[in-house]
Amino acid sequence: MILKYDEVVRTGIARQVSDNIRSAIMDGRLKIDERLPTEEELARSFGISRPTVREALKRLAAQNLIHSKRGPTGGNFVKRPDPEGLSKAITGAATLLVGIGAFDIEEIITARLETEAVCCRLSAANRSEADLAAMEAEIAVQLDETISDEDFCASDVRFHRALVDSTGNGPLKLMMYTVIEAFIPITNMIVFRVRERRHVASLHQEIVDAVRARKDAKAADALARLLAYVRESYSAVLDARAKRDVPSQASA
Amino acid sequence: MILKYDEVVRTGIARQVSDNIRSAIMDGRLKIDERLPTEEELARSFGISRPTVREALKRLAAQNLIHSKRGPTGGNFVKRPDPEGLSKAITGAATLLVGIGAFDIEEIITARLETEAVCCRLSAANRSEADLAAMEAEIAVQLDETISDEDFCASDVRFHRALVDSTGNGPLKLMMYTVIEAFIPITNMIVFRVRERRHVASLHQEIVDAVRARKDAKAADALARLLAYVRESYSAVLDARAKRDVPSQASA
DNA sequence: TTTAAATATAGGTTTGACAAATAGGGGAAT
DNA sequence: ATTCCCCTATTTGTCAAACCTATATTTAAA
Repeated sequence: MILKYDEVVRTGIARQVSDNIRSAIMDGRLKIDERLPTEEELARSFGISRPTVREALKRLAAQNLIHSKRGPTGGNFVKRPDPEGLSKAITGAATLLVGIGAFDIEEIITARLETEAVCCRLSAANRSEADLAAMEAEIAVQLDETISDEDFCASDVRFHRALVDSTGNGPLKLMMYTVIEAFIPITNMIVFRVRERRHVASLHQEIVDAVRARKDAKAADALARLLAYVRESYSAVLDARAKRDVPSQASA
Repeated sequence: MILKYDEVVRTGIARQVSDNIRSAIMDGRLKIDERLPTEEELARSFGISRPTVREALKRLAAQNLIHSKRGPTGGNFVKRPDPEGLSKAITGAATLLVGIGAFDIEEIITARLETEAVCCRLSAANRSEADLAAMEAEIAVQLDETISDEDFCASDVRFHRALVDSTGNGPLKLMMYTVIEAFIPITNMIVFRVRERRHVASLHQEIVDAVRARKDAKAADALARLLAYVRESYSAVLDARAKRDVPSQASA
């Protein structure tokens, strides 16, 4: 028997069961795509009721560790972990963190600058023609003055995603999802009003040109100017707010 | 009424309910620390049974969005999103990805080198005396030859964590947890046999010295040599394996 | 006034049942 | 004999009604 009941004492049976199964998955005792025992069997082998087993399984499903299927060939299966699903989860949580103001915009911009500069460097070394084309395509979108602000911001996010993808480094891409899905949107949300699209697009173009020419330093420099512009725009927003809300305290 | 039943059509009631509540939290319709209606009330207002409501709530609990408390003042409460919890989740998933071999060690080392170099740079600018002391303390542990390999690796992880913390950049710390909790352990797991502790500790010391002296370039250089050593050790492990397993195919 | 027991309220768990999806087999029509 | 359709078995999905357990509040006794 793969799963054992761990001498439970008091509370949180569902939690303990889910932890038990989770560690079985992590340890490799349960392999990918393997089918778990039926819920009834689990209930019997753990000595608990089926709804409790189901609560435990739901926890795992919420963490994208298993998925379920009905019918004779159905059951609960160990899910192949996918970076996509992980990035979705990260995105949601990081967005919440940003939403409650856990980070201030200054440190977000600094983090963006430093980590995206890394991407520029690696991109210059590893980018393919397809990567360059993807970035150029987004710049083309950004130069179209008829699109909405939302579309512009979405294209901005896709541009940076393409930049990250062009590094060809899986672990780095995983880390950068947080930046792309949470930090870029929040910076955009703040500065999109005062930002000039053409200027942003031209800085994007500089990055692509440098990456195409394998000039990592140039790309990093263009990125630095892009984020300096973002920082500047942010200050402009702050000033405007200060002037509007509390005219006597316009400096801070 | 805050929560509404969304004209469900077919399957996945629990899922729909959890999505419904989740978006209420994300939108801010449910604020932090606010108490949800009791499970019974939720069941009534959604027109479903309490076990189903509980499954939905378990999903949210698994995503660290709510927590529950028993008793008269108990209930299900919207949880304040914390970077710790998020990093735990990321770590677990990233560890799984590493475990199934989604990334190869080369790209992990590259990602570590680039991102930790960023930390060196920011650390040199922002480190406090307490940060330096924390790093020194770990080096002291690493110089104690009586400790086990596990303890040495754990101290190694804590050293790098201290380095990341010393940047004082919240968003960056969030991203770096993936490196610290998933990527460093996996690299350690592979190379710990052939690595010389004293050499590793002395490179750690070089990093601290450079950071103390506000020399970001020197710190980054020491880090680069540390990871070059890791890469070298990894090659040694590979060679040893090749020689042992398939003597005729020792190159790759 | 302090302390301890009773109570009310909420989540935690169980039992037992039925509904819904689905793969596979068996029977009827061609 | 082959093909198509329905039927059934299996497994997850949902429901209902209870009882258990933890805990804050209230009440009563010392």
